[in-house]
Amino acid sequence: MIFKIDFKSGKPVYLQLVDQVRYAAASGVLQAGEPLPSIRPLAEELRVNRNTIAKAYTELENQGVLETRPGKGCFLKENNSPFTKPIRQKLLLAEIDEAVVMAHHLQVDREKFLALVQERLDYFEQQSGAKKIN
Amino acid sequence: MIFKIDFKSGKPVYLQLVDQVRYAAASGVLQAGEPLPSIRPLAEELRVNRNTIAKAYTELENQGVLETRPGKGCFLKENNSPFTKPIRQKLLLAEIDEAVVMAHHLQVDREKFLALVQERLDYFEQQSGAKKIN
DNA sequence: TTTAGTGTCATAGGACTGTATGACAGTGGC
DNA sequence: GCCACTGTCATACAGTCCTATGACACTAAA
Repeated sequence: MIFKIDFKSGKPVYLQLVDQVRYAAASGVLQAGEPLPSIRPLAEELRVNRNTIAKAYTELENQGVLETRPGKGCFLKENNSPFTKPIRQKLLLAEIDEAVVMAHHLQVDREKFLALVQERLDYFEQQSGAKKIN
Repeated sequence: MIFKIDFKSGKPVYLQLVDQVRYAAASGVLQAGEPLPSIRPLAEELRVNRNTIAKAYTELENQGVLETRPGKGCFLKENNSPFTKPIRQKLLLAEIDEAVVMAHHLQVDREKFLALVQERLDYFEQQSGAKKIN
């Protein structure tokens, strides 16, 4: 299974799962339309309550990452955000600012920082089969 | 006062303060060695319990952003992180990945994303008096 | 219709978080 | 020493969060 829970991390289980699904979707490990593991078997495999998985999936649905078809299961959606363009832009800028502020505190200079960003972009593109992020 | 609390945001007051101090330090609004507002007056001004401010300052001290001299006050430290270099690198990469994953979900392409990053770097450098992030 | 699979909802309990209060300890000027 | 200022700690309490349980509803195949 592609998902791994770290019970010692202190981070809530359902959030770990949310991040991993988003990450897998962004890197192309999971493709649009693909079904996600169904709740009960995944819960059993990860040794976690089924409602914990359900909560993660609900959160992902709210974020527009997946859609659930009643009685059938959960499926990765085509990329589109439920938010309006200005809100999306604001969210992304906040995320970027966090990274920039952290770079400052960690004493990483501009060139090194940009290099790291490009490296990660490359990594994700490579993972998703030489496809550009779009 | 440079700090503003949004009580409707849902974000804990002490975390709002932590972010604002980090942001102010990164952008040069606050300079190393400068004293931060002392706890009680700031608490009064922001209409917040004094221990809420104290908690924010404690957190900032743990992050290596400020240091407190008993009986005197809290002062912005020279930039240095309490973490080792590999840990710092890992933290920063996680932060960058979050932004990259979000860009993917928000359907922002590579060039646009890099442009946004540069824009924010420029912004912070400009704020801190044309000084490079280091 | 029955059965086995899917996700959903209401509810509950234990742990944790955020904030508040009061008492305490260090510093420096009077 | 006293006083006014600094930050700190122990404690308390309400609210929230995370996880867990049981009952429910939808879908598809036998």
